[in-house]
Amino acid sequence: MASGRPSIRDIAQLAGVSVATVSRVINDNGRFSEETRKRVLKVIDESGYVANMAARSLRSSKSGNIGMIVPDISNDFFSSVALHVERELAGQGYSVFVCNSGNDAEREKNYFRTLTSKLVDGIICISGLNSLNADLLTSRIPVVCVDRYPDSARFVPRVSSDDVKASRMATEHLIDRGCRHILFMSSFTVDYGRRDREAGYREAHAAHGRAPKESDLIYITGAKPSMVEAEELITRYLDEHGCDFDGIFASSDHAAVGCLNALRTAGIDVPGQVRLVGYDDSVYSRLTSPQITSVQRHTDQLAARGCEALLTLLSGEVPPLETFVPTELVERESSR
Amino acid sequence: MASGRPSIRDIAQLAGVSVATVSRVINDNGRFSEETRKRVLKVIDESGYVANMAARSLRSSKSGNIGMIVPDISNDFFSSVALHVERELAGQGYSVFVCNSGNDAEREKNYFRTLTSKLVDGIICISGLNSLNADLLTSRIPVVCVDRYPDSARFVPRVSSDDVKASRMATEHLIDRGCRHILFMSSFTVDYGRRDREAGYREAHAAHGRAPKESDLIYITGAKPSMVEAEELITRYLDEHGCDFDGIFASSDHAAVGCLNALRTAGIDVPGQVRLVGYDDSVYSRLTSPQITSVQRHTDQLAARGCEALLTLLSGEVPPLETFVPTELVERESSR
DNA sequence: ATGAAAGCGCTAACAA
DNA sequence: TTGTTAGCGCTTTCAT
Repeated sequence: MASGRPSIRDIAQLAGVSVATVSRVINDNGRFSEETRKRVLKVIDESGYVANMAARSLRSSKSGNIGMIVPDISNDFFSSVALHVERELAGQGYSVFVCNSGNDAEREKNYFRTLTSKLVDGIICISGLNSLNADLLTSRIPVVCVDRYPDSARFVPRVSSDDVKASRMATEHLIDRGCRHILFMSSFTVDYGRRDREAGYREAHAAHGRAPKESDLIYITGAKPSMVEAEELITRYLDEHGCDFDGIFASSDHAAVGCLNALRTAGIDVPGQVRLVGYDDSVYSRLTSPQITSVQRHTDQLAARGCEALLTLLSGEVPPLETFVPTELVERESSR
Repeated sequence: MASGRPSIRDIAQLAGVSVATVSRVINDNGRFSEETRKRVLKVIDESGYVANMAARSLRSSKSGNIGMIVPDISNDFFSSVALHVERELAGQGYSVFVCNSGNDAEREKNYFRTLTSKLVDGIICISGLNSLNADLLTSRIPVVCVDRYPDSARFVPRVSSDDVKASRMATEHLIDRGCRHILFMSSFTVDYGRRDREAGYREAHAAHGRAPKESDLIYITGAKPSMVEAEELITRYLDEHGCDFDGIFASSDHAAVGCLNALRTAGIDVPGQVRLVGYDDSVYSRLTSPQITSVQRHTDQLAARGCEALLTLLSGEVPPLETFVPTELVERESSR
């Protein structure tokens, strides 16, 4: 212990045993007498010894670290998933790296390199980028996709909401409430082309013998925050078509709030003239007035199932390729 | 490269040089011919070699990792700081561990152990726990406190808003608006006893020759989410005193929203009868109606200054002990 | 300009 | 039950 932290050798010396014995005690691995155990543990405690994970990793090729890639940790939904992922994983002795990809392929690629270099045992990835695919193939690290996943990565275990079903339910809720003309406000851009939510919206229409017009589907470009853009898009729609609709299904709460703002500005009553449903059941949906009906996706369960799948992978077993976490529609004022 | 990833030895072999030379090229450290450099880099590129950080850490006692301790990453304010911290640090080649302490001393202590074990080069800590002190002392890891810090850790570099000043400004804003009787709704519990925001509230009163009554200061216990508790506390106050006040300074937006809900339920108009100011300028303050006047604290700058201080520390220099990030009052409908 | 070799702290195989 | 030792991949003297 010349300087810095004590090493396993210092402990061995102080306890009058070999380093191997100390290692065995620490890892509760192999045989040793009760007396030895006590003595070693005592020395460890007194000296404030903490194992050097770099050395351990080097030896065992396991770091006890997990990488978590999210588009933006400051986003309500992702940070909530992150909280639960970290909780879950910390409970299993893992530490979690956060990586903000910003939906940028280049950065995502870099994170994969860095995480590989740091020997992470696994990666939990929230990404819809198809470019992710290449990274996944080259890295041999166990990866689980949560929430969204690239179309091209069909072989990666994934945990998500059943967005098609949830969106269909949300749309049917509006139909049940008497809506005759329902707009779809998409909130996704980039590669995330699966459009499950749009599919659900279409399914609901089909099931009721309806067919949405092209102009009923409104797409955000991603140039601005979706709340802002949704507001602009609805305002523009109103300019062009007038208020010829009586329902909006927005595929995110951000977008829903934008819609609400546009409607309020236009003097259109919600839910009186137009009923509105959002997605994610975030704080957003509870703070506005009227409060917004929204699809609760249970971030805690998404996280729990995601970690479960990853841990299964880490144990060498094979988790289900696809896991769905149930959703529920939380009815609030905006669709009364 | 028997199995798994290629090591520096494999690269050396393939390039027909020694491992030392490869190391020199990788780290651009020491002398080597241009031709050698090209050859090595070519092999590295073709083989997909990524350095093993465990080995590098073991040798150099540097991990390129930073720990970030926050009470709860799903909280709007913390996740926003975290986003910017990670951005900043990733730009400098560091990876960031997130650690959710939940304001729990025991968990915080464990995180310090784990992070020590994982050789993090530094820690950014958002914690008001006085127990933090002991951990700080035993770990020799450079630490910077952001936003809040324990009273006892006066020797740790810290970056925060000037909460006293900001709170004084917020309170004076209410006074300027004509408020005669202003309540203070605290939103802090646990060890975080500095009560800077309360101090600012008191200062403003003193500067105007006023003296708040004891019953004007309302404290949250932390038993429930502060939004809920604030609502209950204001409701109780109204039961006991009636609406004898015309202003509230809430030391967080969460609490402010709770206040707003209580007032709405009681049929009290904001800002007509009561003016309200919150703190943090979070999404909360923008979504409610009326929108809430709030103190913007610039999470990006808090993060930037925090990282700056930590990097200074890592370079062996001494950062200022205390750094203040400017705040500004964002005026909205609730205090018109 | 380059190579040989020691050693960072730890685990695990092998000995005793 | 315990000790000895090789070696994980890398950086860094010290030679050459």
